[in-house]
Amino acid sequence: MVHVTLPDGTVNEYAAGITAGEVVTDALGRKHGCVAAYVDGVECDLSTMLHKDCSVTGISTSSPEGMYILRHSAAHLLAQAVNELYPDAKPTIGPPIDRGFYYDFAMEPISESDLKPIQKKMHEIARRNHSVERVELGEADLRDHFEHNPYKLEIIDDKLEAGEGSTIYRQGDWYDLCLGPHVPRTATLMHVRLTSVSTAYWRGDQDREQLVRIYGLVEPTKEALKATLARLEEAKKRDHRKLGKELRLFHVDEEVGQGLILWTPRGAVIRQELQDFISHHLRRQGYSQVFTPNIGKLDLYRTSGHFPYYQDSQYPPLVERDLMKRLSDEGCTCGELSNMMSAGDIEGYLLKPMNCPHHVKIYASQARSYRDLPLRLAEFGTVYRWEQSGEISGMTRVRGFTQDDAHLFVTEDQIAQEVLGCIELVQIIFGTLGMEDYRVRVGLRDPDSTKYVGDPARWDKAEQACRDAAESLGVAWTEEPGEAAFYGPKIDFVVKDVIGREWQLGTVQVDYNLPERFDLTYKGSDGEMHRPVMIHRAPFGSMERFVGVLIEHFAGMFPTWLSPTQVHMLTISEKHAAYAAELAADLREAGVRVLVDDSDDTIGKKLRTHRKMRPAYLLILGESEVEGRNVTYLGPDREEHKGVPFDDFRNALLKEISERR
RNA sequence: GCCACCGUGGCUUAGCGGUAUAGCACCUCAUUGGUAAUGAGGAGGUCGCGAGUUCGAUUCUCGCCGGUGGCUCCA
Repeated sequence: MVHVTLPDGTVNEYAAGITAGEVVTDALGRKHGCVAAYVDGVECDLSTMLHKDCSVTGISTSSPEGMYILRHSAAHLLAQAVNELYPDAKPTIGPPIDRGFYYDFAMEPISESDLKPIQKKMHEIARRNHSVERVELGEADLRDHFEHNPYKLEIIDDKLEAGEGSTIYRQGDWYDLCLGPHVPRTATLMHVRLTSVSTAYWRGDQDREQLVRIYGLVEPTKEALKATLARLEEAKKRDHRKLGKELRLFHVDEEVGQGLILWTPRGAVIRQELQDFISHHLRRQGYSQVFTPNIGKLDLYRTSGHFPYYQDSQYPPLVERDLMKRLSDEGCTCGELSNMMSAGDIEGYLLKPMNCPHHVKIYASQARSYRDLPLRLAEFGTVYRWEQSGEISGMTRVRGFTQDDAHLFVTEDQIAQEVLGCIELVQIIFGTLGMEDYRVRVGLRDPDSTKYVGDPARWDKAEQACRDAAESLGVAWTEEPGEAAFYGPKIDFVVKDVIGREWQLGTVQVDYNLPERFDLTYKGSDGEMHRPVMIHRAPFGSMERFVGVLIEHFAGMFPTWLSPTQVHMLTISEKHAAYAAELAADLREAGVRVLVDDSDDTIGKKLRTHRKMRPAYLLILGESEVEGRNVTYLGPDREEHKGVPFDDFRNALLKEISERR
């Protein structure tokens, strides 16, 4: 007999050897929806037999853990299907992920159109309803099972070295190396959908084999799968690349260059509003505005360390025409030229990859005393980075972008307070825009690495300042050792886009390195020369990326103050055009962005057209409005308000805008 | 950068070895219309670029450019 403690605290007595599944069924009934169970807190198969007293809790697909198990099992189903259709394909790894599952195979490349038959095969295997059995094997036996699969053998080597269990899971005549747990039968996996095929490197190593990766979704029920697919469709509509085109917010032109954003008038409004908004807070916090050029001499970036260390991710340098010609006449090869540039034998200019060296030079342009500090230099500085071509995407990953950058030159003692001030800015931005779904990452140094510059004691202090600042936010944050820049710790703000990809937006970084490299000093109250510390910070991060994420956050429906055209006036007929023009002039005088449509389309047509542009307010002006000197409008919620006195509308609108709502 | 797929007027898109659909947008005319498409007419494309195969290429092949999904990278 065994005594089993259930989640509600009751203790039941069963015959020894009863399975966890049977206990769960006994406790919750036959339709318990559980895919596995915790036995004494450890995830186990439902088929696990219980031989001693323990606690048992079912794991259902309503929990993240349950979904992970379902997805993991679906990955196995996928691998079995692929193996039945492509006997030579070698399964490698196939884990569950937040959005479903994938499995990597060593096989001939396949295309999207090959997914259908694979999916069909998966359904077929699911319907066969194989039981999924856990089998423990000895080492030799284990190797025999995977003798034709070098990838699995490599995993086995690692596992045995790490002392991990050597189990396989078998369904029908197919089996896979796996720790489990898994769903008990393949019929549980009926509701799968393969979504895409892609590639990945074996073990994420660019120098190793390229594998075929197949992605899929799985849900416990048909309805859930339908809902998930619908949600994905919905998300696609928010994609900033799609909306950016529809709403005419930005344009990327093949002929201008990959990853170079052209801000069209409507998008430029949003960016300008955001910049004005943050500028207001910069003045309040005592920042000084500066302007610096888009290029700088190579030597500057040799001193800063950006060149040649980050040469691969920069646009190639600009070299003087005469010099190029002379070198060319001398038969200098590209390789030689590159080497000479790296060695410092050739002078040239670089499109700036960062704003800091320029700001450093402003600091160094005059003697500084402790009374000058903190010195806060701010600039919307455009920087250029040669991102890998396959990485470029919409506005979120680009080759030229404008940082709402600033560099704070501070004394050691001022770090904590200034970091706090930077954090406050980020908080104001996220608060104003209602962005709540972000995570905070505090990047600390890896204690085992030697790549970091600066005194460990100062690092400790700066890391503590970052932790304290993050703590002051009142939101969840994580420490990530090894994620610090080589020159100092940092705080990053990360948000997700509609397809679940994470993007770093705001950042605050403490830097001991650049002041050292440029030999920056200030005279202290003690009359001695001291080294300032720099803080790099960009609350938006990059204007391009931020606006890209913002488009998706608002699904194109911006709050009134950001709306590219805040008020669209639609006339019923041309008889009302003069009234519309009069109101438009009045609102424009007050700084409101107004668009008047007095074309001869019908009002139904105009509404249809203008709704699509998602302005904050749609005004309908006809006979009754002209007579009553009022307006009828659809507000941001698209509720209709009839016959509102114009002044009331105007005042409420201006208030809303000034309050940045 | 790597792999797969994709590239037809401003946008969405049909099609195919014989120089090409349709809708929206645009222009003109009529219509003066009250809440998600008024009607009629018109203009607009060297089918991403270059080469090859062919009597003939938008269609087939190769290269390049660009996009999408991933991987790798991200000071």
